Amino acid sequence: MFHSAIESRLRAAVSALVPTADPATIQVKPASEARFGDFQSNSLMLVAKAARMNPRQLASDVVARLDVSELCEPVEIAGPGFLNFRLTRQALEQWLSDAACGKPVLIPKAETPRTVVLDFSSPNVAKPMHVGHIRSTGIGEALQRMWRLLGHRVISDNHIGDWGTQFGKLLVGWKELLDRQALESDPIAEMERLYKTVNTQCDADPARLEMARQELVRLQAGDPENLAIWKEMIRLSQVQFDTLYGRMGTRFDHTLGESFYNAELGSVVEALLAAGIARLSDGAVAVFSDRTLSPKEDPFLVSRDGEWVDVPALIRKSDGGFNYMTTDLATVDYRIRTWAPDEILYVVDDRQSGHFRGLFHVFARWQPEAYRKTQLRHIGFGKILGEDGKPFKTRSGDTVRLADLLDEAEERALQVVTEKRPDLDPSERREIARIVGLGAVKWQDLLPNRQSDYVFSWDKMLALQGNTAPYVQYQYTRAAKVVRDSGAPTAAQPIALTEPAEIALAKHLMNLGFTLQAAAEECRPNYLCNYLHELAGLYSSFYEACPVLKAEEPARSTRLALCRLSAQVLRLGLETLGIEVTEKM
RNA sequence: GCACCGGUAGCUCAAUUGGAUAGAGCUUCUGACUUCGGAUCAGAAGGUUGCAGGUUCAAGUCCUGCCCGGUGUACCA
Repeated sequence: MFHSAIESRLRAAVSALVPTADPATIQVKPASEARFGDFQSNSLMLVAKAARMNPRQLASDVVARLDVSELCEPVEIAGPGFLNFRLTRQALEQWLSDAACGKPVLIPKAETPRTVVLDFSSPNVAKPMHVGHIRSTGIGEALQRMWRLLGHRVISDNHIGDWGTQFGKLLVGWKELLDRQALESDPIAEMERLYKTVNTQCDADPARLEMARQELVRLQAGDPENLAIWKEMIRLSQVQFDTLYGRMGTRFDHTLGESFYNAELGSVVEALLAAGIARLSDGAVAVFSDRTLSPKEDPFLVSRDGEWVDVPALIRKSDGGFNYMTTDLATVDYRIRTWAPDEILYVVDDRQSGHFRGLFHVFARWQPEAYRKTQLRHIGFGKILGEDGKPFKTRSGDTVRLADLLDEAEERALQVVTEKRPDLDPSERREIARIVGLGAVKWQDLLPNRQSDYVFSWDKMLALQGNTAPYVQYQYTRAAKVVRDSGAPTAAQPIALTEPAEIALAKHLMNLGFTLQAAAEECRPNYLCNYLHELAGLYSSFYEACPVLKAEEPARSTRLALCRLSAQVLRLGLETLGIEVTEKM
């Protein structure tokens, strides 16, 4: 990796001259524009500022000590103190040659691998998975794959909603209103119907609500009948989860739902009470502000009528039940004790950012030592909107089920494939449609900055040109086809880059590692999407401008190496995003 | 009321978190082609980054104040 090689030498040169400089601030990254070379660093301006030096002077002193001559042309100092690095042709050709014959120069393995617990997807038992789960599941899966690719240890845990007040209502419904036949044919729909029916009754009738509460209490007390029904509901739900995760290509190392922590909840509350962190309030147990933060930053204070009033986190309700703050605290505690992770990441809707701020804050007070060792991060994301700018719904106003959405994506893709490739047989077309349809959905979801809302559009995501999965997948098939047709083995071949399109493609291929690191570090799969779309475009331009199989040597070998590597990186990149490729489309 | 997240080309979105002349795609217009699979490529047009100040070598990004939109605001998760 050139950028890290240059970076470490730059660090050495700077610290020799300015011992006080923080090495972490000295960074090299791909140049923002080709005319500035291939890599740039703006760090000297920061160092100079901190040390009250003249940045241009510092730059020329550093450059005098910096030997990168076997990699780069002479280093250029630009503007107020930018360093511009331009790779030599030989260095680039050597890299391409190494990469093309399979040397590990594409992806930098982490020097100090970290253990990361990844909490994502988290659907509820007895409810259908819906569009909302695409984001958490897709982003979570992409993160899982990116971190693993970089050599980190990832523990993915699906924290399903299998415990809680909804089961009181579900139990009432199950015992009184269950339609066995309906349960047989579509268990999720039937359980949803039960819940909705009883929920409506409870709104109108307090006696009904009390009945639901009684059933919940019995369940929590271990009543055999209620436990058996509860387990059956989980089993039926797990079938749904497995089917959908199978289609989405998602895997979890663990599925430790809320119920897993049930036995710990009481002691969590006791511990917080004993430590003086929680106290009784209106019959509930609550954690109040400790006034160590300014009111504006304090998650447990809110301003009403000009006064800061307490909004505590509840960890035990006045009826003795626990809520999700309690469960989440027990979960953090368990994960840290069990896996000793460096980080725990929660891939959850941005609307819960307040909850996580509170959670992390309470945990910090409860276990300050563990909190210092483990970074807790909420990886939030925005909503999916319909073309009217409102939350994405079906025409009748219901939430869109994930299964229906995936079906429709495949169906729409099939129409396109049938139109484009009538020559293929139906089963082949269906398989291509599956790969393209699911890829399109995932790409659309991963492409925007995860924090912003995005508008769901069938037409745009399945469009054949533009920043879409089909476009990138198609460029893969073209590259892979050339490699197949060449019949050439993966042996070392002479490399001689001459054409601008070849050079631009080679340089972009080189930046995969940097992009992956940035995407993983900031939990932004969209960096990888944009990188791949750019790569697909550069490949296509190259393919247009430079004949491969018809070319004379050494251009033929060079271009073949570029095709091979482009195919490899496109495939690897897409698969890292959880998107499959196909050889024909 | 308060807090959080947004406001960038006609449209949908980026901008590697303070870097150099704000980039893509769509749309529109112009061009290439009996192709190593055209689901292609080349080019053009499109901007006072919501408004007004401030910080510094440098601001879409940070600070202050406004204006819009969304979300959240103790016994649901």
